[in-house]
Amino acid sequence: MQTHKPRITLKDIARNVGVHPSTVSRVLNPDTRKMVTKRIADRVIHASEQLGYRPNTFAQSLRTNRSYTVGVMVPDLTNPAFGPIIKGIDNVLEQSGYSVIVANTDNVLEKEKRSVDKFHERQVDGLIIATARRLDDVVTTCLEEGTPFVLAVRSTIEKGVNSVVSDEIVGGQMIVSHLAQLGHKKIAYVAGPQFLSTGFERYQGYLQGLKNAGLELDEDLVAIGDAFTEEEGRQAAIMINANQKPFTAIVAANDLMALGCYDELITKGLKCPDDVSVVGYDDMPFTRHFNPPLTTVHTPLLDVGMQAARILLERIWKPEQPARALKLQPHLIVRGSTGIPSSYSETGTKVTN
Amino acid sequence: MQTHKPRITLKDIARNVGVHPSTVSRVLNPDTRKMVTKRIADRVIHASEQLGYRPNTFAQSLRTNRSYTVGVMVPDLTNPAFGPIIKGIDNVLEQSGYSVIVANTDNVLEKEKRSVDKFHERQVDGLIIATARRLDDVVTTCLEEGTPFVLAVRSTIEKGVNSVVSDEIVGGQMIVSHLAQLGHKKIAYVAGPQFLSTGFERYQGYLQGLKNAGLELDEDLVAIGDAFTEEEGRQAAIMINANQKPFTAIVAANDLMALGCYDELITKGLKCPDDVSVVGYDDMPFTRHFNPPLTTVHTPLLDVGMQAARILLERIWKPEQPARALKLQPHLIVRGSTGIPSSYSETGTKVTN
DNA sequence: GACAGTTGTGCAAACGTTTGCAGCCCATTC
DNA sequence: GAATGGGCTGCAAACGTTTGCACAACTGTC
Repeated sequence: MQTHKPRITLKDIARNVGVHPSTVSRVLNPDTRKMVTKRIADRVIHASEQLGYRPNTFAQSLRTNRSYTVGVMVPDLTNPAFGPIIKGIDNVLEQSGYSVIVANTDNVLEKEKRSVDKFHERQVDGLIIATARRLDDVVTTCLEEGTPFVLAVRSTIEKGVNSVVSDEIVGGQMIVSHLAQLGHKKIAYVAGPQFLSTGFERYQGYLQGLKNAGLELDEDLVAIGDAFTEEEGRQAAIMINANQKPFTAIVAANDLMALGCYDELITKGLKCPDDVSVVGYDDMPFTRHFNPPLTTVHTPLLDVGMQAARILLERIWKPEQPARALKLQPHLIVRGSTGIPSSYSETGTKVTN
Repeated sequence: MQTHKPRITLKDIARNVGVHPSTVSRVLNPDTRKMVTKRIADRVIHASEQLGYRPNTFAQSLRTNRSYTVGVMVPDLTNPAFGPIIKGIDNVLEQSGYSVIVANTDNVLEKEKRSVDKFHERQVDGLIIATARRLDDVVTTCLEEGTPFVLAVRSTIEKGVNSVVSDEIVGGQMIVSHLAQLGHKKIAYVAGPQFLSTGFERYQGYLQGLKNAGLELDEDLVAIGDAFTEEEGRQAAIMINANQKPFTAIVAANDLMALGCYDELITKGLKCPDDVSVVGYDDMPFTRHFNPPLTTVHTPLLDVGMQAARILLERIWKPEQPARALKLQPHLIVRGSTGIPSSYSETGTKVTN
């Protein structure tokens, strides 16, 4: 019963049709099909279909050194931001016959190294890295080894690497500008890890935004979290609260951290946005269903994935090309978590959103 | 510059140490290492490390017919439910040296077939399928071909296949029981696709739950959606509303559909849970942040992934074993979206529906 | 009708492993 | 001291492709 049907090989088809295996190979490979007579080609194709031929990719790859395989490294599959990215990647790669191997690194360096080793071992044709730190060993080794790769979402400080990111600085500015326009002057910031480009640049955007609005930075209103998580967001919010300085808005480095801020506001008995406005970043799925619906910056995650995949394919096909650093434009999505600052609303102007 | 460093092979090590490649192979393979003298083995290992040897997996796979690769098919990576599953899978598989190849099928049969073909071509050692319909061609062919595989989350009607699912029927019952206990008598149901085990069994659970509670089914309070999406949930809720029958609670087949119900309630000016209680299913990430926080059934998604991977490994190692159908126990998580029915809370019985 | 040129096919090597088999050497035993 | 045996290592084939090269056959030209 358990008899796996014996694999059909080129030889089998060749025998069946009465030609040499190499001829069969030529027929089955689109690039070389024209080399062989139509009549024979047809018979080969017919036979291959009838026998249910499936090329042995190992043999192919062994011979050609191309695996038609791409490695994707993400920090945390639980974070709903990465689903769309992988989906985007898969969409474009599978159309070109590539398969994607994913690795979840849990944000731990050790695992990243292991994964990238594994990828090399499997001779992936390229890598998409969504785990990069601003200074990243893994990335520099990839650069040295000459593996085609592109960074997604997170970039590094070194130049000359392919990357697809959202313009975080602009995003950060947009948020502050939005809040300033509403009349906020004391704007707190819950920063993400500064060793990640996203964490760092969003914070830079915030700083720049303050400057643009003619507001000055109060360091007591800034706290830095060690990870882009709800819990770290909550801790940061707690720290800011502990400084006892008044503020009317709080900008979080991503949506998860914003949720952490929500939690802290609730435990302090503060209403959002009536007492404090909150802004997130990423526009994860379902942010509009949060309580209140979260004002955030939309990062085109699916696009990031798709573009990263496209650039990777370009590099795989012609590796000599200079690196491309693509910056996608984010846009602000105003929802219910931001409003006119409480200092106004308490003067009688009752604002609800 | 662009010179990819030449790949180190067994031959290189052999030459370096002064032994035959086969000896090197034996040393580097844990199972056969004991065959060779310690002294030589040490020298081989040393040389291999120094030269930075990486086995060529294609050659290995070609020779041994094992790819140490597993294919995972999911319907929609955008759905945050699947992140944790894949993470669970990856976690256990990578520990055993397996890599996971993912394919996103967008719920379209055509793509599923293509993916599974691709997987076969790549000679994955096994498959984890999270896209199964109750009647599923793809699954039956896999069964015939003898590929080790296990279904995750969704099962089929046929027996004798490995699967890891949550006990949907029990889950469905728990929901109704919870609502009945609160005093609800008119409980609407927004069903998921009936060709999916999840959609079907949750509905069966609902029916059973009604029976248990001594309530009778009103078909006008049931609508079936074509997909587990927010939009389909909303449409179903609209249809139920259109029937003009009063109800005090609405059970959705998953969290996304529940969100669709939220939307419809809002447009009708109904408050949840004051006017209508809503229950979801799955306990996706962040459901507790919804407005109101969603009462739902927790499905242990990470566990599902991990167990599926474990069972798959078992089957890969000893394929003769009888199939295992693992049912994980769900549990109800009561949050803010369910409460005492409006007919009670408002003694004036101000029900609009 | 011989020659050059073109077109189509076969041959065989190579990709880097793994593994059954053969054989060598050394130690143990009588 | 010879025979037996066991422990190590080398040999070579095989896994299924791809591809440069050789060669056969055919086309067209003078």
